[in-house]
Amino acid sequence: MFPFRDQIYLVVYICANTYIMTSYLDELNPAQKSAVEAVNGPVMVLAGAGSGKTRVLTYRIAHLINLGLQPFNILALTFTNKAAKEMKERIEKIGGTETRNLWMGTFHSVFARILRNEASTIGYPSNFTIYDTIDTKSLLRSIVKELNLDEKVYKPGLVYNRISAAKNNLLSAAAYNSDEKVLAEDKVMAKPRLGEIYTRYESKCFKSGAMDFDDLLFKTNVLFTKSPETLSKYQDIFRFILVDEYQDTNFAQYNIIKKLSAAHKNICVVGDDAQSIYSFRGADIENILNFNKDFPGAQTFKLEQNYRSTKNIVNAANAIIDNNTSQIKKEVWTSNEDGTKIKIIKTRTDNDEGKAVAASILDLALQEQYKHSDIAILYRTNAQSRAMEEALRKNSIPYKIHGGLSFYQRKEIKDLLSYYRLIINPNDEEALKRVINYPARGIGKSTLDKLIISSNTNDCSIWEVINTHLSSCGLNKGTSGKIMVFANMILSFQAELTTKNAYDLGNHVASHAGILKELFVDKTPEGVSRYENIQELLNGVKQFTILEELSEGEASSKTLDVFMEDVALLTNVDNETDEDFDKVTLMTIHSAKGLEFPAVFVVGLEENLFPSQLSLTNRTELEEERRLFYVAITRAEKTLTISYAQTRFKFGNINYADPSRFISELPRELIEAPSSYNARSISKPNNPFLNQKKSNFVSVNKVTSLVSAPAQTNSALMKENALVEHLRFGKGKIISLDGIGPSKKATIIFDKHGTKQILLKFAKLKILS
DNA sequence: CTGTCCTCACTTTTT
DNA sequence: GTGAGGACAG
Repeated sequence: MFPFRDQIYLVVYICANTYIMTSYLDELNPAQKSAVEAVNGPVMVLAGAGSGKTRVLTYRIAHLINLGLQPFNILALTFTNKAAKEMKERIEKIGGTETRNLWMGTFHSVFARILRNEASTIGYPSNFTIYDTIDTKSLLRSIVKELNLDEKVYKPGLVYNRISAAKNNLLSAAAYNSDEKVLAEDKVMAKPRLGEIYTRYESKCFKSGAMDFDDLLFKTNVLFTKSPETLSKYQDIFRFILVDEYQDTNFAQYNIIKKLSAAHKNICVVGDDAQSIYSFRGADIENILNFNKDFPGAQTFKLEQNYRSTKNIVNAANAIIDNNTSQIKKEVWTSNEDGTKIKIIKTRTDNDEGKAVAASILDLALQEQYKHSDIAILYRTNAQSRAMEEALRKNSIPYKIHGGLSFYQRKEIKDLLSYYRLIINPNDEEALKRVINYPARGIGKSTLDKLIISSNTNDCSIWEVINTHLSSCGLNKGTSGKIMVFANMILSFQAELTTKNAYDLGNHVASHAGILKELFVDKTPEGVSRYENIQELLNGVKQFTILEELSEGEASSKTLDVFMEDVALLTNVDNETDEDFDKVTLMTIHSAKGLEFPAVFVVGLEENLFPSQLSLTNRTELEEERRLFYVAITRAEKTLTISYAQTRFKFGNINYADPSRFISELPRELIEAPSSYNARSISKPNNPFLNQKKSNFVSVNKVTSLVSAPAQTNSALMKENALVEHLRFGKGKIISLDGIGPSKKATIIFDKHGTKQILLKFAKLKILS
């Protein structure tokens, strides 16, 4: 029986929609259809790569709505914003279904929303700040300093991981410090004061009205544990719960899901244990392996037909994953054609690898008529993108990069956003520390230290110190005055939070705080780019303001605090524009999960890189790397190319590398005879088109090098006693040269600026004699 | 307090 | 090869 209250309405509704219902259900295969129609009770869908996992989720949601369920009674959780967005679009496509009121989003964004609604229950302000990784690490660093601990022992990243792991296992600071086992672990690691740091970190976050990423899950659990009424309220709202990528859930997420679904038990999880690649973030593959035990009476559906890839690719993927011992057996198969064999490219250096990939892309575009947007280059680490980018640029191949340093993590963006944060939540200590002296206004480090000491002794935020304890900080009159000017400026911004719309206030802050001027004056390329980034952010605020005005028509919803609500949860992917169509995609394999491309290049298949060096010590981590490789190759629809280099630059040094063990795990019969690529002499001379293209390719290279050469200093012409002119320091004489290659330095006596050491690689020196 | 130069750590992967 | 934090001089 359907658990809907209004049964009569439901029946009528079904009859009226018979046509629609049959039409969309007919688009599913038998396994998918049963997974969609099994509406009640716990359901697990084990979906092999490319087997229509998203299809099942979206059709299931559409189906629920067609059955008469209100969209706001459905909770659908994903891991990335991208997945959530795609799902929304696809549901709308199926039946023009109203999706606006669906509770659909990432774990973090949905729980942030709930936490804002219920913040007071756990003593937080509803406008709490969300600390990103940069804020968190910076706070941890200052705590380590305050405790007079060695920063080399208590590295922020390491401390962060430890605290993050604790929160993902629902261990509060208090619980951490009374857990003998955990404390013993810390002692063994020679870091016995981690618990103390955690305690301090927790209380500082609380005083600042801030939550980090992990808190969004952790505090949601606290909320539901502390207030059964709140839990029951949300249990009642979320009558149907769907979870994407269930194999990647951690303990905190698992607990929330379990609690929320306890009343109605309508929980549907979709996942593939073979694609579990987030254990470093606390994901526990046991969650999917134990679903049937955790949720009694669960039905399981297996989707094993792959619609995405050729037989060769599917078979290669199966062969790879077969090397793992812990997995749920599945028979992924496809009725697609065999397709071309997998290509393997071997090159001498990482730069050659980039060139080889670029050359192959030109081939693909020419022979197979692939569009650029059909092609993706996937790599293990973000650092690998550089060689690829360079080669693509030189060949005029348009590309877009996902990931790397997010737009919102750039210094200038964080600076401006910190002003916004401070306006909304002046207790936000990380924001305050960032901007109290930016642009420089004479409030330096020692002053800030005094404020921090006072905030510790008075057990309050720095903002409260400024407002109530400033006189007892031992500052001189001038400095106090400067602080008051700053505080009054923030107050004046605050006063306009409700009267101005987001764009007007945002713009006002940018110019009034002096940021725009500061960056405008800087005419270096970096400075110009920073200025442009600020303008872009302001454009974003403007768009938000206009959109909100159009859709809401009320003055309440377009203010800056609304804009700021989930900025911390946004990534680059979210501000992708239409200009990005028809470009080659570059991204890490992790961020490629859930995507598919006709042609895929997986690069950097070298031992110690992929599999990563850090994974080689134990079996489970190596298996995760292998699953990652599985994810990589199953992104490909038609052609798959794998490449590796014999040498690779790492930290400015050349490293030799062996081919990845994963290459030898690929069945021989699925691989094209291996070809090696030599950047100087290009093989395969038979195709006239290729020759033509390649001669272009070479000449393009030449042109670029001609263009770029004069901009750099010709270090061969640099000799002792030579007279030179520097862009900034003017004329001077070289008195000595040392170092080799990129680290070659010249000691120069300048007429007006004295003796300087100049790195030839960067200096723009003109030779006068 | 400010600006500049130097050192050093950074490389898994994301919200 | 880079960016951020620290040391140091003005």
